[in-house]
Amino acid sequence: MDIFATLQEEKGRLSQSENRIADILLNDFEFAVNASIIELAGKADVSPPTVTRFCRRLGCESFSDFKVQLARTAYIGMRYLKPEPKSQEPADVAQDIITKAQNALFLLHRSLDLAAIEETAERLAKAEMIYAFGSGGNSSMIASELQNRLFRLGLRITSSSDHSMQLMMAAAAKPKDVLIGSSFSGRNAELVRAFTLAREARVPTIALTQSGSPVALAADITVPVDLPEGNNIYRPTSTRIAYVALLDIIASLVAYRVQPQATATLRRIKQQLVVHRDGDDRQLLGD
Amino acid sequence: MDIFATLQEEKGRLSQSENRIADILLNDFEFAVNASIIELAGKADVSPPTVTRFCRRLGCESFSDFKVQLARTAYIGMRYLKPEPKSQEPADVAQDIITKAQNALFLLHRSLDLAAIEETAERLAKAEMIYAFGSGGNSSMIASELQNRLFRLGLRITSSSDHSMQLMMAAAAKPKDVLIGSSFSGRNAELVRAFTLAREARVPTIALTQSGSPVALAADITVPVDLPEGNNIYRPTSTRIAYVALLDIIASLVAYRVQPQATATLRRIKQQLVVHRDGDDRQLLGD
DNA sequence: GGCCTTCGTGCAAATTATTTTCTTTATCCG
DNA sequence: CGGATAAAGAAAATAATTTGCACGAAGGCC
Repeated sequence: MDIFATLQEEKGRLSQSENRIADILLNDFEFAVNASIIELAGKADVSPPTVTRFCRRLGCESFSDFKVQLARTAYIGMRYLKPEPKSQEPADVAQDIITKAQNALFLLHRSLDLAAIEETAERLAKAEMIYAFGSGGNSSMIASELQNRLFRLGLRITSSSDHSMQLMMAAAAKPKDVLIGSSFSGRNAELVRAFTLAREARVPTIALTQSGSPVALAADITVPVDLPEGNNIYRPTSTRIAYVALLDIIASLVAYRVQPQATATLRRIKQQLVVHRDGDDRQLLGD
Repeated sequence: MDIFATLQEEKGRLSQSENRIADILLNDFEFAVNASIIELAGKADVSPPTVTRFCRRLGCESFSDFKVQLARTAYIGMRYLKPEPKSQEPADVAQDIITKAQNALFLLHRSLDLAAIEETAERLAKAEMIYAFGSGGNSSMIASELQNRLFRLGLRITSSSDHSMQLMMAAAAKPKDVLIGSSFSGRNAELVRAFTLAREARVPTIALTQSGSPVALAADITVPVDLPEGNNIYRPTSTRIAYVALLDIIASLVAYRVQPQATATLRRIKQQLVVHRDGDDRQLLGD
């Protein structure tokens, strides 16, 4: 649990003075993290003891404990609250994107539904055939990534970003197969159709999408991904990064479940690559 | 600049006592981050003033400044030094992957070649046609992501993961076009061939790859991505995440360069999506 | 080889920061 | 209009950190 989450939770119950302290944390975090208790108290116009009490209320042992916690989480988890002024300089753009990406990962981690993920891994590992669907650029990337990840483990999987194909595949799928689809927005109506079709044929369906969305409602299992989106239209969404990480988590769990098979398959794939290229086997599996 | 980088740099010049302090930081960082100067000094068997001096040497104002820096970077940047014990529990796997991904971003950020990135953005923005190449699963994802990113900005771009097609396209490209290729390993011989071909025809080539690798050497411009790879073969590489972030950075910079055109194109794309779906325009561009 | 310088170190004092205790003030409820 | 309760500050106590100084060891110079 991080302080900002706690802060959010406690916010209503704070007193006036404590609220002033909280405001400083949120608005001028750089200051807060470097200030001594006296400086912080001064700026919030309260006495130092009040600050100590505030820290305790937030679950910290002491002021210095609080500062450590603050520095620790805030670096990553904070900035989305205060979108920094943007410049078009490469250094700033890079900083901004890296931070947002780390942030997305942070938020993803915080909101992961581990039970759903475990169930997903379980189903995928046992499926006789997997159909991975996604459209529109981002989700189609996720679908083919899923294929890229899972075929290496010796699983039978195909992916498609083509709505018509998806429908046909959903119709062809059997109850021991699994249909897994991704939709960032949760409003991909064609995917909903494919899920519905699959459901009627008792083919299990899994959605990676926003919870509560049409796509989520149409699936048997939903792995929710609920992240706030930045609103600079020039900036590609860092949500993609969170999805990729989620895929990694799922794929890892699947890998552990099919371990013997996976080791053998991976060895064969690697073998192929080494023979095919220049014999240096330090390279990655699949460039 | 973060403390661990500084620590690495200074390591040789540290005295005996200071080295003992450094060891504690590296080995028992959890302790170090929570300890007072007295506790830390006690554990390192030195006097508190020595710790203060140590902090100053590392470029910090004071011990508390040092602790903040430590907490700040360490949360993200530290763990790769101490590979944590692995379990197959979902929570641990998730934690591990998220941390590694954040780490990869951290390391990417630290090692970014901004000049090369800027040059790349410049070239891409001005290209009459862009060819994005990559193969082998990971890099092919990068190539199509590049297309996914850049076509939205109104640029002319195609991507291919097919070696033969790449060669033909490289042969067909003109000097005002740009060929951009990705290779995680840097050892994709076919990509090298395509680059060489393009170079002979004076088509500018850009590589996203390991610096010093064959692919890097074959390209006009290299945007280096040099990240250590984890060695658990079941764990998908977090390097992909770094590549995706790099793509975002490049795409953002390109976007700023072609701004008027990009705004118009994006508006049209969004329009399409909204009309085509259910009229809710809060959704992302391209699911 | 002896002397001098420099550097690293710890001790103790001084300073500063933080917490505790106690008291005052404000607010809410009967 | 009391009395109870919570909030907040003042001052004192405690703890942490830094500074100034002195000692000792290592290395260079005459």
